[in-house]
Amino acid sequence: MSSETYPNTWRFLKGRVRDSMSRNEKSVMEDLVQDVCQLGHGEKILTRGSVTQRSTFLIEGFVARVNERDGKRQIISIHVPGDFVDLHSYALKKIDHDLMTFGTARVGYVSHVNLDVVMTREPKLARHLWFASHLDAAIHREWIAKLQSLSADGCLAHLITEVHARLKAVAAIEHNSFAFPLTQTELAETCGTTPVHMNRVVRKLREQGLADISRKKITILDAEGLAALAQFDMGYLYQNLPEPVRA
Amino acid sequence: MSSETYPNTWRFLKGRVRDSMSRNEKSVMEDLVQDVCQLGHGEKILTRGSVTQRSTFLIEGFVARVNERDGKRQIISIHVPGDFVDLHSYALKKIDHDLMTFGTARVGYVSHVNLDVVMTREPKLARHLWFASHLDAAIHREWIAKLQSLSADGCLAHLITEVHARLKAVAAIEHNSFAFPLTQTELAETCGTTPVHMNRVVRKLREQGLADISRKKITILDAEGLAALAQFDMGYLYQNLPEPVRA
DNA sequence: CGATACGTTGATCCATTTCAAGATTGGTGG
DNA sequence: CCACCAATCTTGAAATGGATCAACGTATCG
Repeated sequence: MSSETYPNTWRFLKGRVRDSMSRNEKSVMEDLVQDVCQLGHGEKILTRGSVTQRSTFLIEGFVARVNERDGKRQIISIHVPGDFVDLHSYALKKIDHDLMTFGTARVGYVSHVNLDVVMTREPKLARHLWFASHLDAAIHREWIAKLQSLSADGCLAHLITEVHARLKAVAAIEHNSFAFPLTQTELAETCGTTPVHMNRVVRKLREQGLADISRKKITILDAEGLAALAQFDMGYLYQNLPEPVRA
Repeated sequence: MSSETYPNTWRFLKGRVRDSMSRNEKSVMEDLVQDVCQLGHGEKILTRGSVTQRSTFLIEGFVARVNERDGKRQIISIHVPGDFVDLHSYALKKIDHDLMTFGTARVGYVSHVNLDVVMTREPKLARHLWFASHLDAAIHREWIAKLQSLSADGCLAHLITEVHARLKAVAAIEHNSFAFPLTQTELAETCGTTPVHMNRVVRKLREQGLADISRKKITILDAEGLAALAQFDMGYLYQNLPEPVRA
């Protein structure tokens, strides 16, 4: 699980799969990730409707799923290092949204042909990948619940708290401060509000001593207060499970 | 694919998997669904946090994923016949929300042990199941986009249009009218608004000649108008793909 | 040093919430 | 079959969060 042995996938292994994978499965996983490359800020990895023969694995940085229709842009979900960003393109082929980097990012690609091999020869690893896509859906569901029930400040608090928790789980963060290269306008596009209102919400969180967002960096000032505002209950991230092991 | 040969799973086969499954795979699928039973309205199938050794397959009726925390209830997603309602519990084990029936429903159960067997011996079928859970996530994403960008009437229009499209895809509907056993309060819980406001939105749709919701039955009066209000683009349902076939 | 993206602020308007009350419906027992 | 109850639906009025429009301040970078 060290970053030397598994330079590309160690965060995935750490964040999700823990210790239940064999050494062999871990190295199969590491070998799946190919064509590693460095991307700049705001680069589009895929666009809506495009057909692809490989899935994108995020090694470092942030990638978001973005909807762009008739001029308006929405950010549907945000990915942290160690995430498969579009694993669903394996089964779905077409992709239903754009994929773009926020800040510089390092990604690798997993060819669908190789995933076929995993499906037939490595059922346990396949199940771990399935776990990852189910976790993705669970994160979507939680976000639906928050968009339904919370106002903009609660949504922003949730976003901050969730990203922080996910970064921590993959050891991509140490303290209560982390780089997060979204502008206020993009935060608004994530929370389903307007840039103007998001500006006020950001200020409110700062004034209340909960969190400070400035220069594309988030500093958590009061984690408990934030979690309370977001009604955050991290069960849906499935991080403390002993791990989905089957006999 | 007939309802005689595959009495439990034919809607699943029709709606999602089409013709790319072998006769053998189809009957393996049919045999997976066991302990079929009829449930009454408002029955809870599972509750948040419970650990389960089997997943629920919806044969007839509606089941929703429901969040109930400190008195407030939210409806996260709605399932139609032919859906796996909690396939994610296979990989995740614990479930992050409640599952309850709306109206009477017939469900069957798929044991996780048997899914293990599918994973090892039927990789193609496993891939089809994975497809189903990815589709689920795509539906979540679309709902996120709608909650972010549309007001309550647009959300309701989307809900109606999506459910209609999904029911049509599994041949559970013929005309522009279908039973949908949610009260206005429950529609509000789905769209993230209040019962009072939902009442006004329902009336508005009726007055505009778009749709009529009464006595737990939805009649679509102007499908195009509804779709326009919802900015509906059914690509995310992946219904017209030739099918995810791999060489 | 000017261009351009980003952040900030004020004023007004509208969708939605909230509180409160009344009408309708469906189901149940007498 | 009617009376009654509980759930559901409906309506009004007042309060509010957020959208919108418009302007101005402030980084940042070639």
